[in-house]
Amino acid sequence: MAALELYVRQGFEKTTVEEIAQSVGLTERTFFRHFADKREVLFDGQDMLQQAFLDGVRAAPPSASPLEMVTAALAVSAESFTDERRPWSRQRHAVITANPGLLERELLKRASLAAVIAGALRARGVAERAAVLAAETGVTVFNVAFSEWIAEDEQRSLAEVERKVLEELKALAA
Amino acid sequence: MAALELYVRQGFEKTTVEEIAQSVGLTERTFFRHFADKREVLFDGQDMLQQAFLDGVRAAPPSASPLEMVTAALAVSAESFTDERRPWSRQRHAVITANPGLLERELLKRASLAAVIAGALRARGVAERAAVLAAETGVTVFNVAFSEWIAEDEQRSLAEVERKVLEELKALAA
DNA sequence: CCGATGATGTCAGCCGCTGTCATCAGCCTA
DNA sequence: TAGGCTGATGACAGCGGCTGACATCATCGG
Repeated sequence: MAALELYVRQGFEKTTVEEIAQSVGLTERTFFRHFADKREVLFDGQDMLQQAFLDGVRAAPPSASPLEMVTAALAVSAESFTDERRPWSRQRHAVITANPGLLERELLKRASLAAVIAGALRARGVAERAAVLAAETGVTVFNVAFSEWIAEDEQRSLAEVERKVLEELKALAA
Repeated sequence: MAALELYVRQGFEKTTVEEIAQSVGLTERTFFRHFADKREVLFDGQDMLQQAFLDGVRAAPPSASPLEMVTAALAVSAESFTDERRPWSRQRHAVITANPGLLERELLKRASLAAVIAGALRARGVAERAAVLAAETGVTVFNVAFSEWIAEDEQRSLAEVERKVLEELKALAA
């Protein structure tokens, strides 16, 4: 999206919606017909990510424990984070962490992701509280792994990092 | 705060900052000198909560594991959530969950709480990733426990609920 | 009694966001 | 092919959150 370039170049707050719209030959009003607000431009792929998690949960074997279902979901979702995508993810992440408003939006997306996962777990027979805890834990693992994955010197795939993080979390809880 | 009453009565979005200000005999401009924005009014006690968590971490015995330190922090912070405060917490929570913008702010507060806790853990010698995971897990436990605690028919104290939730989370990770 | 300091009021203005109505392109159908 | 339907865009007005700049006023130590 062209908006990201502007956010990178001159910062999120100093970029006007009119600027973004004009940079793609449209009107401010039209921008707001495509995106709910100025922040939402950066969160377009959210549905795809959510769907990947859902697919992962549904594809887990019937015998899987809640955490194993979440682990499967993590693995599936990690596939879309290819190596070529890493620089873009890094840039986007930098913009988001530089602005509290964008950070808020990201946290909301993650929370709704967790809620959706919890729903999928419940649909597979997991009890309410266990579903919420497992989903929330899964998102935490994803967050931590993602932060490491976009580091400049990181070589491992997201899936690999996720496995390490999950392992450490289990050790912590033991 | 008088703002909460207005938010409850007529909803957050339909309440104007000027209304809030006038309801306490002040000007809109003065409101913005006391609070960064319209949402911030509902998050005044945040520093106190954060401090309680910090005290808890620091008071944990030197031999404690990261998760034990966090457990200690949960216990200390739970003290301030007395039974008389429960109805107010419930009302506030209802307003927040009814509005995405307020929910975003709450999530940001929780994230910054987790970051602060992670910092305290690091200060006590916990490794970076373990500190983040333990802190994040602690906040998750707090969230889940808090949600249960404000339920209408709930009798247990927040500390009791927290213990149950933590126990279940450990079982999940096993 | 005076001057410094801090809290509040006033005013102007930017920008995010919305409702409303007009316009226009593509496309289906008689 | 004419006519009408639909969906996307533009144009405009307006609200409300938020900020900067300056004025006013109370309080309080000297």
